[in-house]
Amino acid sequence: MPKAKYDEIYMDLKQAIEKNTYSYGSLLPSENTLITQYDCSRNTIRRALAGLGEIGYIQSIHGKGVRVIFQPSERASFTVGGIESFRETARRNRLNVVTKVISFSIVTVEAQLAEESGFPIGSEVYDILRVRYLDGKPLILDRNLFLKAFVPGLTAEIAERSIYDYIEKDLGMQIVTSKRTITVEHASPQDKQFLVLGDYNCLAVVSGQTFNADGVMFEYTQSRHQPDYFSFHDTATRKKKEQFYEK
Amino acid sequence: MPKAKYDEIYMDLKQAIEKNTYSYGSLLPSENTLITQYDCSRNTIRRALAGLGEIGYIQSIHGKGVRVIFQPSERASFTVGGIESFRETARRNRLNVVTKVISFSIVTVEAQLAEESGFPIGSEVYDILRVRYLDGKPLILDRNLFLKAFVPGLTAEIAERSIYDYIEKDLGMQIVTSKRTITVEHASPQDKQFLVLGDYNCLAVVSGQTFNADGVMFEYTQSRHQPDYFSFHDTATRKKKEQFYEK
DNA sequence: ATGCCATACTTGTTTAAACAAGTCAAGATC
DNA sequence: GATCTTGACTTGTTTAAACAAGTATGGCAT
Repeated sequence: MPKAKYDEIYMDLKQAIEKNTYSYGSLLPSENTLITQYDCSRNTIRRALAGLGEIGYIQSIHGKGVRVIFQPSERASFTVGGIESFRETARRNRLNVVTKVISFSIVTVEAQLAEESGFPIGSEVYDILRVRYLDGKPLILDRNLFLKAFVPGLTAEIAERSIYDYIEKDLGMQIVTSKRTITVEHASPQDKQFLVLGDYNCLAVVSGQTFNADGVMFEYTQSRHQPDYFSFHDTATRKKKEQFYEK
Repeated sequence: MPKAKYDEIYMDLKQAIEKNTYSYGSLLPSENTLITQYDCSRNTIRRALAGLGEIGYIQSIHGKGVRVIFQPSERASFTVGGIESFRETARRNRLNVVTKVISFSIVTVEAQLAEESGFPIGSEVYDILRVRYLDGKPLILDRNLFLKAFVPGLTAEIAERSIYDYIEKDLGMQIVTSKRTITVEHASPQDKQFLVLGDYNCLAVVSGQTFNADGVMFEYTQSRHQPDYFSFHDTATRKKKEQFYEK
Protein backbone atom coordinates (compact mmCIF):
# COMPACT_ATOMS: atom_id res chain seq x y z
CA MET A 1 0.00 0.00 0.00
CA PRO A 2 2.57 2.61 0.94
CA LYS A 3 4.60 3.55 -2.10
CA ALA A 4 6.79 6.32 -0.76
CA LYS A 5 9.87 5.26 1.12
CA TYR A 6 9.23 7.65 3.99
CA ASP A 7 5.79 6.15 4.31
CA GLU A 8 7.18 2.63 4.62
CA ILE A 9 9.56 3.76 7.32
CA TYR A 10 6.72 5.61 9.02
CA MET A 11 4.54 2.51 8.99
CA ASP A 12 7.38 0.29 10.14
CA LEU A 13 8.31 2.49 13.08
CA LYS A 14 4.65 2.99 13.94
CA GLN A 15 4.13 -0.75 14.20
CA ALA A 16 7.32 -1.18 16.17
CA ILE A 17 6.09 1.38 18.68
CA GLU A 18 2.66 -0.22 18.90
CA LYS A 19 4.24 -3.64 19.41
CA ASN A 20 6.39 -2.18 22.18
CA THR A 21 9.63 -2.84 20.36
CA TYR A 22 10.27 0.78 21.22
CA SER A 23 8.56 1.29 24.52
CA TYR A 24 6.98 4.28 26.19
CA GLY A 25 9.50 6.70 27.59
CA SER A 26 12.51 5.26 25.75
CA LEU A 27 14.51 6.90 22.98
CA LEU A 28 14.39 5.75 19.39
CA PRO A 29 17.66 4.89 17.64
CA SER A 30 19.34 8.10 16.49
CA GLU A 31 18.68 9.44 13.03
CA ASN A 32 22.11 8.30 11.89
CA THR A 33 21.41 4.78 13.09
CA LEU A 34 18.06 4.76 11.30
CA ILE A 35 19.73 6.01 8.13
CA THR A 36 21.95 2.95 7.96
CA GLN A 37 19.10 0.72 9.15
CA TYR A 38 16.77 1.81 6.37
CA ASP A 39 19.44 2.75 3.84
CA CYS A 40 18.11 6.18 3.03
CA SER A 41 18.90 9.83 3.47
CA ARG A 42 18.44 11.82 6.61
CA ASN A 43 15.61 13.84 5.09
CA THR A 44 13.61 10.71 4.45
CA ILE A 45 14.04 9.54 8.04
CA ARG A 46 13.08 12.94 9.34
CA ARG A 47 9.96 12.98 7.23
CA ALA A 48 8.89 9.64 8.69
CA LEU A 49 9.61 10.91 12.20
CA ALA A 50 7.64 14.09 11.54
CA GLY A 51 4.63 11.94 10.73
CA LEU A 52 4.96 10.00 13.96
CA GLY A 53 5.20 13.25 15.86
CA GLU A 54 1.97 14.48 14.31
CA ILE A 55 0.01 11.54 15.60
CA GLY A 56 1.46 11.83 19.07
CA TYR A 57 3.66 8.74 18.95
CA ILE A 58 7.00 10.48 19.50
CA GLN A 59 8.47 13.75 20.55
CA SER A 60 11.97 14.79 19.60
CA ILE A 61 14.31 16.45 22.06
CA HIS A 62 16.92 18.75 20.62
CA GLY A 63 20.41 17.41 21.12
CA LYS A 64 19.23 14.33 22.91
CA GLY A 65 17.07 12.04 20.87
CA VAL A 66 13.52 11.10 20.03
CA ARG A 67 11.31 9.94 22.85
CA VAL A 68 8.42 7.51 22.48
CA ILE A 69 5.27 8.95 24.08
CA PHE A 70 2.76 6.44 22.77
CA GLN A 71 0.84 4.43 25.34
CA PRO A 72 -1.48 1.64 24.25
CA SER A 73 -4.95 2.60 25.38
CA GLU A 74 -7.55 0.15 26.59
CA ARG A 75 -10.68 2.19 26.19
CA ALA A 76 -9.85 4.41 23.15
CA SER A 77 -11.50 1.89 20.89
CA PHE A 78 -14.61 3.49 19.52
CA THR A 79 -13.61 6.72 17.98
CA VAL A 80 -14.71 9.18 15.38
CA GLY A 81 -11.22 10.60 15.11
CA GLY A 82 -9.30 10.69 11.88
CA ILE A 83 -11.15 10.40 8.62
CA GLU A 84 -12.75 7.11 9.24
CA SER A 85 -16.16 6.08 8.09
CA PHE A 86 -18.76 4.70 10.43
CA ARG A 87 -18.37 1.28 8.80
CA GLU A 88 -14.60 1.27 9.27
CA THR A 89 -15.01 2.16 12.91
CA ALA A 90 -17.60 -0.52 13.41
CA ARG A 91 -15.52 -3.17 11.68
CA ARG A 92 -12.51 -2.19 13.73
CA ASN A 93 -14.55 -2.84 16.83
CA ARG A 94 -16.20 -5.94 15.42
CA LEU A 95 -19.69 -4.56 15.75
CA ASN A 96 -22.78 -5.26 13.77
CA VAL A 97 -23.89 -2.17 11.92
CA VAL A 98 -27.09 -1.23 10.14
CA THR A 99 -27.95 2.03 8.45
CA LYS A 100 -31.52 3.16 7.82
CA VAL A 101 -32.37 6.03 5.52
CA ILE A 102 -35.06 8.30 6.98
CA SER A 103 -35.29 10.75 4.15
CA PHE A 104 -33.54 11.39 0.85
CA SER A 105 -34.12 14.56 -1.13
CA ILE A 106 -32.51 17.18 -3.31
CA VAL A 107 -32.55 20.76 -2.07
CA THR A 108 -31.18 24.11 -3.13
CA VAL A 109 -28.98 25.81 -0.57
CA GLU A 110 -30.47 29.04 0.76
CA ALA A 111 -28.87 31.69 2.93
CA GLN A 112 -29.19 30.06 6.32
CA LEU A 113 -28.04 26.65 5.19
CA ALA A 114 -25.15 28.26 3.32
CA GLU A 115 -24.06 29.94 6.54
CA GLU A 116 -24.27 26.71 8.48
CA SER A 117 -22.76 24.36 5.92
CA GLY A 118 -20.32 26.52 3.99
CA PHE A 119 -21.89 25.64 0.63
CA PRO A 120 -22.43 28.53 -1.75
CA ILE A 121 -26.01 29.80 -2.01
CA GLY A 122 -27.91 28.22 -4.86
CA SER A 123 -25.94 24.95 -4.87
CA GLU A 124 -27.91 21.78 -5.48
CA VAL A 125 -27.27 19.23 -2.78
CA TYR A 126 -28.50 15.82 -1.75
CA ASP A 127 -30.00 16.05 1.73
CA ILE A 128 -29.90 12.71 3.47
CA LEU A 129 -31.06 11.79 6.94
CA ARG A 130 -29.94 8.45 8.31
CA VAL A 131 -29.96 6.49 11.53
CA ARG A 132 -27.01 4.27 12.41
CA TYR A 133 -27.57 1.16 14.46
CA LEU A 134 -24.86 -0.59 16.38
CA ASP A 135 -25.77 -4.07 17.53
CA GLY A 136 -29.41 -3.14 17.07
CA LYS A 137 -29.26 0.09 19.04
CA PRO A 138 -29.97 3.35 17.19
CA LEU A 139 -27.03 5.46 18.26
CA ILE A 140 -26.24 8.05 15.62
CA LEU A 141 -28.45 10.40 13.66
CA ASP A 142 -26.64 11.57 10.54
CA ARG A 143 -27.52 14.40 8.25
CA ASN A 144 -25.37 14.49 5.11
CA LEU A 145 -25.36 17.15 2.47
CA PHE A 146 -23.53 16.26 -0.74
CA LEU A 147 -22.88 18.62 -3.62
CA LYS A 148 -24.98 17.01 -6.31
CA ALA A 149 -22.58 17.82 -9.13
CA PHE A 150 -19.79 15.92 -7.40
CA VAL A 151 -21.66 12.84 -6.30
CA PRO A 152 -23.84 12.05 -9.31
CA GLY A 153 -26.10 9.05 -9.19
CA LEU A 154 -26.38 8.84 -5.43
CA THR A 155 -29.44 6.88 -4.36
CA ALA A 156 -31.13 5.89 -1.13
CA GLU A 157 -29.90 2.34 -1.69
CA ILE A 158 -26.28 3.49 -1.77
CA ALA A 159 -26.89 5.61 1.31
CA GLU A 160 -28.02 2.47 3.16
CA ARG A 161 -24.66 0.89 2.47
CA SER A 162 -21.69 3.19 2.51
CA ILE A 163 -21.64 6.50 0.71
CA TYR A 164 -17.93 6.77 1.20
CA ASP A 165 -17.34 3.44 -0.49
CA TYR A 166 -19.37 4.69 -3.42
CA ILE A 167 -17.46 7.95 -3.59
CA GLU A 168 -14.02 6.45 -3.28
CA LYS A 169 -14.42 3.18 -5.14
CA ASP A 170 -17.12 3.84 -7.73
CA LEU A 171 -16.54 7.50 -8.43
CA GLY A 172 -12.80 7.27 -7.82
CA MET A 173 -12.80 10.50 -5.89
CA GLN A 174 -10.30 10.81 -3.12
CA ILE A 175 -11.11 12.33 0.22
CA VAL A 176 -8.25 14.33 1.60
CA THR A 177 -9.08 16.88 4.25
CA SER A 178 -11.85 16.95 6.79
CA LYS A 179 -12.70 19.70 9.24
CA ARG A 180 -14.83 19.02 12.27
CA THR A 181 -16.39 20.81 15.19
CA ILE A 182 -17.62 19.03 18.29
CA THR A 183 -20.33 20.44 20.50
CA VAL A 184 -22.87 19.15 22.99
CA GLU A 185 -26.50 20.02 22.34
CA HIS A 186 -29.91 19.47 23.80
CA ALA A 187 -31.73 16.51 22.35
CA SER A 188 -34.29 17.67 19.82
CA PRO A 189 -37.67 15.97 19.34
CA GLN A 190 -36.21 14.42 16.21
CA ASP A 191 -33.27 13.02 18.20
CA LYS A 192 -35.69 11.47 20.67
CA GLN A 193 -37.79 10.11 17.88
CA PHE A 194 -35.01 8.22 16.16
CA LEU A 195 -32.42 7.50 18.84
CA VAL A 196 -32.53 5.69 22.14
CA LEU A 197 -31.01 8.22 24.46
CA GLY A 198 -31.83 6.59 27.79
CA ASP A 199 -31.84 9.26 30.45
CA TYR A 200 -29.55 11.61 28.55
CA ASN A 201 -31.22 14.83 27.52
CA CYS A 202 -28.34 15.87 25.29
CA LEU A 203 -25.92 14.41 22.77
CA ALA A 204 -22.54 14.88 21.15
CA VAL A 205 -22.74 16.69 17.83
CA VAL A 206 -19.99 16.44 15.25
CA SER A 207 -20.30 18.91 12.39
CA GLY A 208 -17.84 18.67 9.58
CA GLN A 209 -16.83 19.57 6.06
CA THR A 210 -15.08 17.22 3.69
CA PHE A 211 -12.80 18.18 0.83
CA ASN A 212 -11.84 16.08 -2.18
CA ALA A 213 -8.45 15.87 -3.87
CA ASP A 214 -9.20 19.02 -5.85
CA GLY A 215 -9.69 20.99 -2.68
CA VAL A 216 -13.41 21.32 -3.29
CA MET A 217 -15.72 20.97 -0.33
CA PHE A 218 -18.34 18.53 -1.46
CA GLU A 219 -19.86 17.36 1.81
CA TYR A 220 -21.27 18.80 4.96
CA THR A 221 -22.25 16.40 7.71
CA GLN A 222 -23.81 16.65 11.10
CA SER A 223 -23.64 13.54 13.26
CA ARG A 224 -25.63 13.42 16.46
CA HIS A 225 -24.26 10.77 18.81
CA GLN A 226 -25.76 8.98 21.77
CA PRO A 227 -23.20 9.93 24.48
CA ASP A 228 -22.36 6.39 25.65
CA TYR A 229 -20.78 5.48 22.35
CA PHE A 230 -18.99 8.68 21.60
CA SER A 231 -15.30 9.30 22.11
CA PHE A 232 -13.02 11.59 20.19
CA HIS A 233 -9.23 11.62 20.31
CA ASP A 234 -6.81 14.34 19.40
CA THR A 235 -3.13 15.11 19.62
CA ALA A 236 -1.92 18.67 19.51
CA THR A 237 1.53 20.21 19.45
CA ARG A 238 2.42 23.76 20.32
CA LYS A 239 2.79 24.46 16.64
CA LYS A 240 -0.89 24.18 16.03
CA LYS A 241 -1.69 26.97 18.43
CA GLU A 242 -3.94 29.69 17.13
CA GLN A 243 -5.07 27.61 14.28
CA PHE A 244 -8.46 29.26 14.38
CA TYR A 245 -9.39 32.63 13.18
CA GLU A 246 -9.56 35.49 15.64
CA LYS A 247 -11.99 38.13 14.65
CA MET B 1 8.89 35.46 17.83
CA PRO B 2 9.37 33.08 14.92
CA LYS B 3 13.07 32.50 14.37
CA ALA B 4 13.06 29.88 11.67
CA LYS B 5 12.65 31.12 8.13
CA TYR B 6 10.01 28.53 7.30
CA ASP B 7 8.07 29.71 10.31
CA GLU B 8 8.11 33.30 9.12
CA ILE B 9 6.84 32.26 5.73
CA TYR B 10 4.23 30.07 7.41
CA MET B 11 3.01 32.97 9.54
CA ASP B 12 3.05 35.37 6.62
CA LEU B 13 1.02 33.09 4.36
CA LYS B 14 -1.31 32.24 7.22
CA GLN B 15 -2.09 35.89 7.77
CA ALA B 16 -2.50 36.50 4.07
CA ILE B 17 -5.05 33.71 3.91
CA GLU B 18 -6.90 34.99 6.98
CA LYS B 19 -6.95 38.48 5.52
CA ASN B 20 -8.38 37.08 2.31
CA THR B 21 -5.39 38.10 0.23
CA TYR B 22 -5.56 34.52 -0.93
CA SER B 23 -9.22 33.67 -0.88
CA TYR B 24 -11.14 30.47 -0.34
CA GLY B 25 -11.09 28.21 -3.37
CA SER B 26 -8.25 30.00 -5.17
CA LEU B 27 -4.75 28.70 -5.82
CA LEU B 28 -1.69 30.02 -4.05
CA PRO B 29 1.24 31.26 -6.15
CA SER B 30 3.29 28.28 -7.32
CA GLU B 31 6.22 27.07 -5.27
CA ASN B 32 8.65 28.58 -7.75
CA THR B 33 6.96 31.94 -7.46
CA LEU B 34 7.07 31.77 -3.68
CA ILE B 35 10.76 30.85 -3.83
CA THR B 36 11.61 34.10 -5.57
CA GLN B 37 9.12 36.02 -3.44
CA TYR B 38 10.66 34.85 -0.18
CA ASP B 39 14.18 34.30 -1.50
CA CYS B 40 14.63 30.82 -0.12
CA SER B 41 14.91 27.24 -1.23
CA ARG B 42 12.06 25.03 -2.32
CA ASN B 43 12.38 22.89 0.79
CA THR B 44 11.78 25.86 3.01
CA ILE B 45 8.67 26.86 1.09
CA ARG B 46 7.39 23.31 1.19
CA ARG B 47 7.90 23.12 4.91
CA ALA B 48 5.83 26.26 5.40
CA LEU B 49 3.12 24.90 3.14
CA ALA B 50 3.11 21.59 5.01
CA GLY B 51 2.34 23.50 8.19
CA LEU B 52 -0.58 25.29 6.57
CA GLY B 53 -1.88 21.96 5.33
CA GLU B 54 -1.80 20.54 8.85
CA ILE B 55 -4.06 23.23 10.19
CA GLY B 56 -6.52 22.88 7.34
CA TYR B 57 -5.72 26.14 5.58
CA ILE B 58 -4.59 24.69 2.26
CA GLN B 59 -4.59 21.49 0.30
CA SER B 60 -2.12 20.81 -2.46
CA ILE B 61 -3.13 19.22 -5.73
CA HIS B 62 -0.49 17.23 -7.55
CA GLY B 63 0.46 18.85 -10.83
CA LYS B 64 -1.94 21.69 -10.38
CA GLY B 65 -1.28 23.93 -7.44
CA VAL B 66 -2.14 24.59 -3.84
CA ARG B 67 -5.74 25.40 -3.04
CA VAL B 68 -6.90 27.58 -0.17
CA ILE B 69 -9.59 25.80 1.86
CA PHE B 70 -9.73 28.15 4.82
CA GLN B 71 -13.04 29.82 5.52
CA PRO B 72 -13.30 32.46 8.24
CA SER B 73 -15.73 31.14 10.79
CA GLU B 74 -18.21 33.31 12.63
CA ARG B 75 -19.05 31.05 15.52
CA ALA B 76 -15.81 29.10 16.13
CA SER B 77 -14.83 31.58 18.76
CA PHE B 78 -14.78 29.78 22.06
CA THR B 79 -12.69 26.74 21.65
CA VAL B 80 -10.60 24.36 23.65
CA GLY B 81 -8.70 23.25 20.56
CA GLY B 82 -4.97 23.54 20.26
CA ILE B 83 -2.84 23.80 23.34
CA GLU B 84 -4.37 26.88 24.72
CA SER B 85 -4.90 27.66 28.35
CA PHE B 86 -8.24 28.65 29.73
CA ARG B 87 -6.95 32.18 30.28
CA GLU B 88 -5.74 32.52 26.72
CA THR B 89 -9.10 31.39 25.41
CA ALA B 90 -10.91 33.79 27.70
CA ARG B 91 -8.70 36.70 26.71
CA ARG B 92 -9.17 35.91 23.07
CA ASN B 93 -12.90 36.18 23.59
CA ARG B 94 -12.60 39.20 25.88
CA LEU B 95 -14.28 37.49 28.77
CA ASN B 96 -13.93 38.00 32.45
CA VAL B 97 -12.47 34.96 34.07
CA VAL B 98 -12.17 33.81 37.67
CA THR B 99 -10.74 30.57 38.99
CA LYS B 100 -11.62 29.17 42.39
CA VAL B 101 -9.66 26.36 44.00
CA ILE B 102 -11.94 23.79 45.63
CA SER B 103 -9.27 21.48 46.95
CA PHE B 104 -5.52 21.21 46.80
CA SER B 105 -3.70 18.11 48.01
CA ILE B 106 -0.82 15.78 47.39
CA VAL B 107 -1.62 12.15 46.68
CA THR B 108 0.25 9.00 45.75
CA VAL B 109 -0.93 7.36 42.53
CA GLU B 110 -2.50 3.94 43.11
CA ALA B 111 -3.51 1.32 40.58
CA GLN B 112 -6.83 2.74 39.46
CA LEU B 113 -5.62 6.30 39.11
CA ALA B 114 -2.55 5.06 37.25
CA GLU B 115 -4.81 3.31 34.78
CA GLU B 116 -6.93 6.38 34.28
CA SER B 117 -4.21 8.99 34.17
CA GLY B 118 -1.20 7.18 32.73
CA PHE B 119 1.04 8.11 35.67
CA PRO B 120 3.21 5.32 37.03
CA ILE B 121 2.01 3.75 40.29
CA GLY B 122 3.59 5.32 43.33
CA SER B 123 4.15 8.75 41.77
CA GLU B 124 3.55 11.74 43.97
CA VAL B 125 1.17 14.18 42.37
CA TYR B 126 -0.59 17.40 43.19
CA ASP B 127 -4.33 16.84 42.99
CA ILE B 128 -6.16 20.08 42.32
CA LEU B 129 -9.86 20.68 41.88
CA ARG B 130 -10.89 24.03 40.47
CA VAL B 131 -13.98 25.78 39.18
CA ARG B 132 -13.69 28.22 36.28
CA TYR B 133 -16.05 31.15 36.06
CA LEU B 134 -16.74 33.04 32.87
CA ASP B 135 -18.50 36.35 33.39
CA GLY B 136 -19.58 35.12 36.78
CA LYS B 137 -20.99 31.80 35.60
CA PRO B 138 -19.35 28.60 36.88
CA LEU B 139 -18.83 26.68 33.61
CA ILE B 140 -15.88 24.36 33.93
CA LEU B 141 -14.86 21.93 36.64
CA ASP B 142 -11.18 21.11 36.33
CA ARG B 143 -9.25 18.34 37.99
CA ASN B 144 -5.50 18.62 37.43
CA LEU B 145 -2.88 16.12 38.44
CA PHE B 146 0.70 17.36 38.27
CA LEU B 147 3.77 15.24 38.82
CA LYS B 148 5.14 16.80 41.98
CA ALA B 149 8.77 16.33 41.03
CA PHE B 150 8.28 18.39 37.88
CA VAL B 151 6.20 21.22 39.26
CA PRO B 152 7.86 21.98 42.59
CA GLY B 153 6.51 24.73 44.74
CA LEU B 154 3.00 24.71 43.36
CA THR B 155 0.53 26.34 45.71
CA ALA B 156 -3.19 26.98 45.87
CA GLU B 157 -2.48 30.66 45.20
CA ILE B 158 -0.72 29.85 41.95
CA ALA B 159 -3.55 27.53 41.00
CA GLU B 160 -5.98 30.44 41.36
CA ARG B 161 -4.04 32.34 38.76
CA SER B 162 -2.55 30.33 35.95
CA ILE B 163 -0.64 27.13 36.51
CA TYR B 164 0.58 27.20 32.94
CA ASP B 165 2.05 30.64 33.36
CA TYR B 166 3.90 29.37 36.40
CA ILE B 167 5.17 26.31 34.58
CA GLU B 168 6.26 28.12 31.44
CA LYS B 169 7.45 31.43 32.80
CA ASP B 170 8.65 30.67 36.31
CA LEU B 171 9.88 27.11 35.91
CA GLY B 172 10.93 27.62 32.31
CA MET B 173 9.49 24.30 31.28
CA GLN B 174 8.13 24.08 27.79
CA ILE B 175 4.92 22.31 26.95
CA VAL B 176 5.11 20.51 23.66
CA THR B 177 2.59 17.75 23.09
CA SER B 178 -0.88 17.31 24.44
CA LYS B 179 -3.21 14.35 23.96
CA ARG B 180 -6.90 14.69 24.57
CA THR B 181 -10.03 12.60 24.58
CA ILE B 182 -13.51 14.08 24.41
CA THR B 183 -16.55 12.30 25.77
CA VAL B 184 -20.00 13.20 27.02
CA GLU B 185 -20.92 12.05 30.50
CA HIS B 186 -23.78 12.21 32.93
CA ALA B 187 -23.53 15.07 35.37
CA SER B 188 -22.28 13.82 38.73
CA PRO B 189 -23.49 15.21 42.06
CA GLN B 190 -20.19 17.07 42.21
CA ASP B 191 -20.82 18.64 38.81
CA LYS B 192 -24.23 19.80 39.96
CA GLN B 193 -22.76 21.13 43.18
CA PHE B 194 -20.17 23.36 41.53
CA LEU B 195 -21.50 24.17 38.08
CA VAL B 196 -24.69 25.77 36.82
CA LEU B 197 -25.89 23.26 34.27
CA GLY B 198 -29.36 24.63 33.63
CA ASP B 199 -31.48 21.81 32.29
CA TYR B 200 -28.57 19.80 30.95
CA ASN B 201 -28.09 16.50 32.72
CA CYS B 202 -24.74 15.85 31.07
CA LEU B 203 -21.57 17.66 30.11
CA ALA B 204 -18.59 17.60 27.79
CA VAL B 205 -15.54 15.97 29.32
CA VAL B 206 -12.05 16.61 28.01
CA SER B 207 -9.40 14.29 29.42
CA GLY B 208 -5.84 14.91 28.49
CA GLN B 209 -2.18 14.28 29.08
CA THR B 210 0.50 16.92 28.68
CA PHE B 211 4.15 16.32 27.85
CA ASN B 212 7.07 18.65 28.44
CA ALA B 213 10.04 19.25 26.16
CA ASP B 214 11.78 16.16 27.54
CA GLY B 215 8.89 13.98 26.47
CA VAL B 216 7.85 13.34 30.04
CA MET B 217 4.16 13.34 30.82
CA PHE B 218 3.82 15.61 33.80
CA GLU B 219 0.13 16.45 33.79
CA TYR B 220 -3.19 14.72 33.58
CA THR B 221 -6.29 16.86 33.38
CA GLN B 222 -9.99 16.27 33.27
CA SER B 223 -12.12 19.28 32.33
CA ARG B 224 -15.87 19.03 32.70
CA HIS B 225 -17.63 21.66 30.60
CA GLN B 226 -21.09 23.13 30.72
CA PRO B 227 -22.32 22.27 27.17
CA ASP B 228 -23.30 25.80 26.09
CA TYR B 229 -19.75 27.04 26.20
CA PHE B 230 -18.02 24.06 24.74
CA SER B 231 -16.80 23.75 21.17
CA PHE B 232 -13.86 21.79 19.84
CA HIS B 233 -12.31 22.08 16.40
CA ASP B 234 -10.20 19.63 14.48
CA THR B 235 -8.70 19.20 11.06
CA ALA B 236 -7.78 15.77 9.81
CA THR B 237 -6.06 14.55 6.69
CA ARG B 238 -6.16 11.05 5.29
CA LYS B 239 -2.64 10.56 6.52
CA LYS B 240 -3.69 10.57 10.11
CA LYS B 241 -5.97 7.60 9.62
CA GLU B 242 -5.57 4.74 12.06
CA GLN B 243 -3.67 6.88 14.43
CA PHE B 244 -5.07 4.91 17.32
CA TYR B 245 -4.10 1.56 18.54
CA GLU B 246 -6.15 -1.43 17.49
CA LYS B 247 -6.04 -4.17 20.00
C1' DA C 1 36.09 16.83 44.93
C1' DT C 2 34.68 20.81 42.01
C1' DG C 3 34.30 23.27 38.14
C1' DC C 4 35.54 24.14 33.35
C1' DC C 5 36.00 22.80 28.77
C1' DA C 6 36.80 20.26 24.70
C1' DT C 7 34.59 16.90 22.10
C1' DA C 8 31.59 13.76 20.28
C1' DC C 9 27.35 12.94 20.05
C1' DT C 10 22.29 14.40 19.24
C1' DT C 11 18.39 17.05 16.58
C1' DG C 12 17.21 21.65 13.87
C1' DT C 13 17.51 24.53 9.67
C1' DT C 14 18.64 25.58 5.00
C1' DT C 15 20.35 25.10 0.43
C1' DA C 16 20.93 22.60 -3.96
C1' DA C 17 19.96 19.34 -7.31
C1' DA C 18 17.78 15.68 -9.78
C1' DC C 19 14.07 12.97 -11.25
C1' DA C 20 9.08 11.30 -10.97
C1' DA C 21 4.49 12.21 -11.90
C1' DG C 22 0.15 14.76 -12.59
C1' DT C 23 -2.18 18.79 -15.31
C1' DC C 24 -3.14 21.58 -19.03
C1' DA C 25 -3.20 23.79 -23.31
C1' DA C 26 -1.40 24.41 -27.85
C1' DG C 27 -0.45 22.28 -31.94
C1' DA C 28 -0.04 18.31 -35.06
C1' DT C 29 -2.31 14.43 -36.92
C1' DC C 30 -6.00 11.63 -38.44
C1' DG D 1 -14.11 18.04 -35.83
C1' DA D 2 -11.98 14.61 -32.89
C1' DT D 3 -7.94 12.64 -31.11
C1' DC D 4 -3.19 12.29 -29.99
C1' DT D 5 1.30 14.23 -28.85
C1' DT D 6 4.31 17.31 -27.08
C1' DG D 7 6.10 20.54 -23.95
C1' DA D 8 5.77 23.62 -20.28
C1' DC D 9 4.04 23.96 -16.31
C1' DT D 10 2.71 22.12 -11.52
C1' DT D 11 3.60 19.28 -7.00
C1' DG D 12 5.91 14.76 -4.98
C1' DT D 13 10.07 12.16 -3.56
C1' DT D 14 14.83 11.49 -2.54
C1' DT D 15 19.63 12.39 -2.00
C1' DA D 16 23.61 15.18 -0.44
C1' DA D 17 25.91 18.48 2.14
C1' DA D 18 26.83 22.08 5.36
C1' DC D 19 26.26 24.53 9.47
C1' DA D 20 23.65 25.74 13.89
C1' DA D 21 22.54 24.47 18.37
C1' DG D 22 21.46 21.58 22.42
C1' DT D 23 23.21 17.48 25.47
C1' DA D 24 26.28 14.55 27.71
C1' DT D 25 30.66 12.75 29.00
C1' DG D 26 35.06 12.58 29.49
C1' DG D 27 39.53 14.68 31.13
C1' DC D 28 41.98 18.55 32.80
C1' DA D 29 43.04 22.17 35.88
C1' DT D 30 41.97 24.18 40.10
